Amino acid sequence: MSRAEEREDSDCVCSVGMKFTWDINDPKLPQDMKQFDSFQEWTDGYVRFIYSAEDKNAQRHLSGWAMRNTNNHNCQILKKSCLGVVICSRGCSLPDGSRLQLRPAICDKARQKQQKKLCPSCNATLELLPCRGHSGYPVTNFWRVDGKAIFFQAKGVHDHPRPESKSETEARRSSVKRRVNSPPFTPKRRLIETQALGPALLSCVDSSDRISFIEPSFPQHYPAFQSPEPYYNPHNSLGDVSSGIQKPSNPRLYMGRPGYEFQGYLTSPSYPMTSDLCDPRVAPVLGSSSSSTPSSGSLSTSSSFDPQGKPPAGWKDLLKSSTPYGDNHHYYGADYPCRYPSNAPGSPAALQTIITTTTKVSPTRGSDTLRFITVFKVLACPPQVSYQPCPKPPSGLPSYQSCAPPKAPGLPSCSTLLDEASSSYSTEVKVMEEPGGVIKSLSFQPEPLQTKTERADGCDYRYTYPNTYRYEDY
DNA sequence: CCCTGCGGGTCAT
DNA sequence: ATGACCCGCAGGG
Repeated sequence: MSRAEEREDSDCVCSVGMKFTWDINDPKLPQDMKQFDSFQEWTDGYVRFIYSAEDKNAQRHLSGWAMRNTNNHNCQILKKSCLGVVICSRGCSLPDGSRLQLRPAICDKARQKQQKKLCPSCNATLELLPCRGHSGYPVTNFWRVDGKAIFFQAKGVHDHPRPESKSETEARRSSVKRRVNSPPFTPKRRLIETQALGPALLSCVDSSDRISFIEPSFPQHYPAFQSPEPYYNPHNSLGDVSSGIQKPSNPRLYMGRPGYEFQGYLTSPSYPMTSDLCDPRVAPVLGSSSSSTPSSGSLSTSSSFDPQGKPPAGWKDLLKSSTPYGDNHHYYGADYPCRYPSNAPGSPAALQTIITTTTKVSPTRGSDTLRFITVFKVLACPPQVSYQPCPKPPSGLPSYQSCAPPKAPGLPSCSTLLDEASSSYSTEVKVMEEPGGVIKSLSFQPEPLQTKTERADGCDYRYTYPNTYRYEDY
């Protein structure tokens, strides 16, 4: 135990919040914090963080997920529950192969209004995919201010794709406003944009234009991402990602299945990373947030699920039972799209599994080009030393205390890397349109690009194929 | 118009 | 008692 803690300390792999044993309901929370977690936008799983009271994002109780306020009749603790994600009821693919994943409006009225709108791609109705990641109930987040710290605790594992982040939604909204207020460049564009009030809107805009209006709105939300976090290192699953890329024999191949669930899987790469620590999306921050060469050393870490190398008892069994990969994950369940019924915190789904999926997408019209989409998914985070994936709490302690996997702070936002993702993706698209170039380019991408793939996945493909609609127009 | 937080209230377990 | 959820209100952007 002490050794593990030491290691954690030295490596900073564990979030500050997870280093302490506390519960949001505790009368007394850890005091005299010397270190705070950096803000996490996409928390998932049973995690705890301690933010500085100065942290603007924490002050705003921000989350990438669409969280609405829930009255818990406790003015000390702010409770919020997840609204899920708004998708196309038909599950249609956008021209880029992605799917609509709108951020549900927080306001009830606005949300009802939102659901009356039509899919910008196929004109089908929109559908709210509710979150049921916490024993069938929405994932809940708790916020509590105490002293100089803001304590955050989350319960549940999101069982649905990520919606747009708040900043993305805001950016889109403001861009719509802006465009409505100013004359568009072409009538065609205006037509598309006024129809597409969804995120697909951005797909209609050429990349340079898009970037120009999106970029400014992001930095304010992600101050933490600038900081080089030792947390990112080396216990995350980046190694898995890279190894998955470099060893094409490893990836599991899912051939094109145009069904809903398949599409959902494909485009919900934003899938609940149970732990940001294990989130391959950290890679872009490490390796490609600048044009400099990524530190491959930190990226090519072991693919072991357990950073400490010593899984707790039962861990192996859980791992075993969690294979094959698809069996225990909602997105792979053929029965129901994006859901897996037994996603209890203690279920094998709570274990981290990296899945690399290369998918063949239908050939582009007018050519025999094959399109492949490679998806890396972290299904869940491995427990660490003290973490037991058991729902049963130790005596006297709330269950989430014992079931919370460690998280690392400093989660990068996909939004912050939007430009990057876009550029890498637009390149990719190009390749995909060229016969013969696809497989090679996608299968042997260097690590940073691959991790970008994951990242962009998390972001939504729609943002990364700026010219999709135009392509269609042709 | 929408987000957010608050708080009264109901209902089910 | 607890938790989920509904509703209206108010402040703010």
